Amino acid sequence: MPELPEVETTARELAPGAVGRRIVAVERLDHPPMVEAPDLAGFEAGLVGRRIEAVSRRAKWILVHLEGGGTLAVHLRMTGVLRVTGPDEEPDRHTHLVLALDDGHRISFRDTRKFGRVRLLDSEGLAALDAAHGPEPLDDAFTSSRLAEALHGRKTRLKPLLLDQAIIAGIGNIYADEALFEAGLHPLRAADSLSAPDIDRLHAAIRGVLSGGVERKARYWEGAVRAHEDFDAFAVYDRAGEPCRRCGTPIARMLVAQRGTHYCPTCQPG
DNA sequence: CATTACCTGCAA
DNA sequence: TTGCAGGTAATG
Repeated sequence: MPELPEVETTARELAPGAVGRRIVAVERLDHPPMVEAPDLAGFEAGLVGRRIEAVSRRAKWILVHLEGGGTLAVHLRMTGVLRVTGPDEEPDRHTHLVLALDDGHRISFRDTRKFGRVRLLDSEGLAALDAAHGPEPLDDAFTSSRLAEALHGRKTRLKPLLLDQAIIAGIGNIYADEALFEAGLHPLRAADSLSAPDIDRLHAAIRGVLSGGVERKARYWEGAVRAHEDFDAFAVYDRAGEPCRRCGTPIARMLVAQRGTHYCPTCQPG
């Protein structure tokens, strides 16, 4: 489920209960592919006894930084949930990793579809993860000219380009549709066909929809269940057939790169 | 570039 | 029962 705003929110909500705590045991450790470790004993040994120094986010990865340099990296993919759980909350059958903390709470990773991934990275691995991703769209370094560089000479269509984590980090299917709507750009427009004003609008739209998502604390979901309070904030996503907020034209849906894509045929001309 | 695969659960 | 789901990697 999660895109940048949800992953950011997950990291922020994890931090208060995790930072400063020491991992005292690994209580559940499901096998690969969810936990990507060549050596599960080594994975466990890298966690137990370590104090958690910080929690951060890079792209759609949650990074739990451990004393001594290791980093537990968690990707939620579609249905993953990572949170601090209480002593009385027993893990269910979809919970794949449980870390006991020194205050009796736990860090629990739950994922019904088992697409999520957990890795323990050394500093080299962390650098490689960082290098594999494009700029953080909410950082000051992500400027309109930086976006222009990313688009330059690319024949690919806008929607798949926005979903490519190596180009820009953190955008997923919902926020790609929302950003293209805000920018008034058709999802199939060739990336290298945008004018300078088009690029400026797309840049502002990407930052606007993502920062709006973070502020809204996209936490109206729990587990794999969608909650409609959060979805009401979206202008086009999952609104096929509903009138466009701006012009009233019915929102259209099409498949682009096998992903459901929602747009306004009037506000986002081809 | 497109298709398939990975999994489970939910709504039509 | 079918199709779809906020992600990504592995295939032709």
